[in-house]
Amino acid sequence: MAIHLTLPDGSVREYSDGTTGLEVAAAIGAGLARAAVAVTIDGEEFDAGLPISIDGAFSVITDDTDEGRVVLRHSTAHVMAQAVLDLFPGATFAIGPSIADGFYYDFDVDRPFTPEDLERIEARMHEIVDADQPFERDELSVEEALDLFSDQPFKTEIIKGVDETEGAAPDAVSVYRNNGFVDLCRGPHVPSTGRLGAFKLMRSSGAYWRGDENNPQLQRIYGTAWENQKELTAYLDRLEQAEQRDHRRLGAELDLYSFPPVLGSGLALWHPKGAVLRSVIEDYSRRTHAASGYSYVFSPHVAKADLWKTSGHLDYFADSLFPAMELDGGQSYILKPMNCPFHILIYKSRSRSYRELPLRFFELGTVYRYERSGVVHGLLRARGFTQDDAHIFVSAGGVAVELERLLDFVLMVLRDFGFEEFEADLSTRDPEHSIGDPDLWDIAETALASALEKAELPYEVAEGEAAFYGPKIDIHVRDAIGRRWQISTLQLDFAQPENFDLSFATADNVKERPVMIHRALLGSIERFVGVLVEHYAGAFPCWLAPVQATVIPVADRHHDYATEVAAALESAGLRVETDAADETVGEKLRRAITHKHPAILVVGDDDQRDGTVGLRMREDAAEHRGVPLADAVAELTAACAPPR
RNA sequence: GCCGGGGUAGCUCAGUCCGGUAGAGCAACGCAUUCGUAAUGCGUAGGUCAGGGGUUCGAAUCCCCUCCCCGGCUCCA
Repeated sequence: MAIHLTLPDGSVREYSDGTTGLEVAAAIGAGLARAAVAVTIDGEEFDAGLPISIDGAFSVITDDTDEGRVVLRHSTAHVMAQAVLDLFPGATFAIGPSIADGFYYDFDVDRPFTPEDLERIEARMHEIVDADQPFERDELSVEEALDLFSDQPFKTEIIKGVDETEGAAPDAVSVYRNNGFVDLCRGPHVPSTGRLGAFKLMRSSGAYWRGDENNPQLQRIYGTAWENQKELTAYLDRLEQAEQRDHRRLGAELDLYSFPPVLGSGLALWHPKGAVLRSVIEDYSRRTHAASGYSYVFSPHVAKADLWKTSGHLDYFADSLFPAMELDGGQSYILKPMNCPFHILIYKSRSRSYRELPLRFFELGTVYRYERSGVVHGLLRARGFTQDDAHIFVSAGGVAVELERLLDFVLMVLRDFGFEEFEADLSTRDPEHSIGDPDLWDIAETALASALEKAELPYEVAEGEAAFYGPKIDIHVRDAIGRRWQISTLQLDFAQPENFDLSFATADNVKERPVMIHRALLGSIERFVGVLVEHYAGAFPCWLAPVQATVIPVADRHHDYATEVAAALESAGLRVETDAADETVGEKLRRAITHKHPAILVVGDDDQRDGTVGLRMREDAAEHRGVPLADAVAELTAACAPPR
């Protein structure tokens, strides 16, 4: 008997029945066999060591592909579980998947892991790898599996779950054994533990069983694993690079903002340079909104509890509210977690006509949310933050057009700030945590989906992730090192107009209920600045840079001329510093460079005599000597012009 | 909120395990230096060791509580 395998290049090869994937790979090439971690037949993944007895499209999964790394990481997670069960008698283990860049495994142990434990576990893992134990697959009936894992409650629960949820499924479960260790697993795995090795345990933490905080907390160990030492080192370097971009570190280094502990958790202070950056962003925001048909409004930071009762926040957002302030006369006031009720009250201040719609109220509104103590994180997750928030009141028939318009606007804004890759999430209704008519929800979700399709934005549906009052689109950007950040949010709301009994007069003079769209493009200004700092690693495009140019006099006798140069730049609208410190030129230059100023102008004797400057741009370390001052002003003004 | 790890000078960190009255580099300040593209030299000052309580003859160090930070979990802009 022979089997016929179609290789990715289209050629068909014949092998004897029972040939393993690894043998096929070896027959194609020794290098391929060395890199093979698993194979696919007709798109389905199998162990490389599995004897093949069917015809089909065959390909080898190599260790340097995404799929290959998943196999590698998953196998490494097994080895880690084996090491933990060796070293911690009585420990039970839950799940251990491959994740981006690595893997984790959850354990129930007597006490949490210490950093020293991780070292011991890692050492034991290396012993297992050195022993080169083969991974052996075995198929068991559910009863056999339950028996085998009778002392492992989490595995037992998983086996039972498999039986329940996968109706079509197997009356059998697969397990993998290496040495005495056996784990429930779908596979595939690498042929043997010797195939692993470039890994590192990163950290441990608590994690709830099945991600539910009502369940017991397990101890999770995170690790990273790669196909070779070089890739592992490169990954660790990337982590270090990311750390250099940390907005909290750069915020201190560039003197942008701070989080003094006496202020309180989740609250930021904006220093002068950070305030410049923020103002530039806010000015841009006001400008573009005005040009896009929005009206600017203001609202206070607190309001009576009754207002939040009507809006539903008191019922559905209670966990995120700061405690109410009880005022004289028994009135209770609440610090605003959102701006919407205020904009609604402005809408309601008089009767509205269809002629006014869509009505767009825009505010840089500062809101306060009592975030749980473990989640605050610099500017990215704060307890007080300012949204570029707007509420659009539109007729039901106008929603589709308005959404399309809005998506264009969002993408324009994000592109202006230097982002180029976008992905959207469409969050749908959570029946447990929502208000309003489910039929309206369906209509709203459809409207959002079709707007996304028209805008050709790639999106995924996030079931049950919507806000309590309506479905939403969240837009994510990719930053300079490929990380994904959620920035914009765009939410449809049929419920609030109902709650507040909003209406407008139609052309036929009948009352109709408007639809509301909540939207924030930059999201939170705080968060957006944090993301920008990390995206640009502090080296902002000139229009955003708090300091756009530094003037450096070579010696004291050039101070007057330096002041003249700075004045010329300032009168052209540029943000300039003059570094007149009693330091060497090298030191002053270094200071400007480490502070990532876009332009440096050095002025000495020649410049003073000729009315020139030595101009050095951040992107081009070479200096241009003897540039006439007027030319330098023109060049910098052009380089620092805002996008619109 | 939960699980770990932390908090020592403005910043980065040593000292904590094995209690005996606090140390470095950078920054700051002063003096000298006046210099052309990534750190000039010398000197000075600076800390209720996060806060509170306890143990002890004696606490940065051991114990408890609170606050704040970091990494996860959960949650989220």
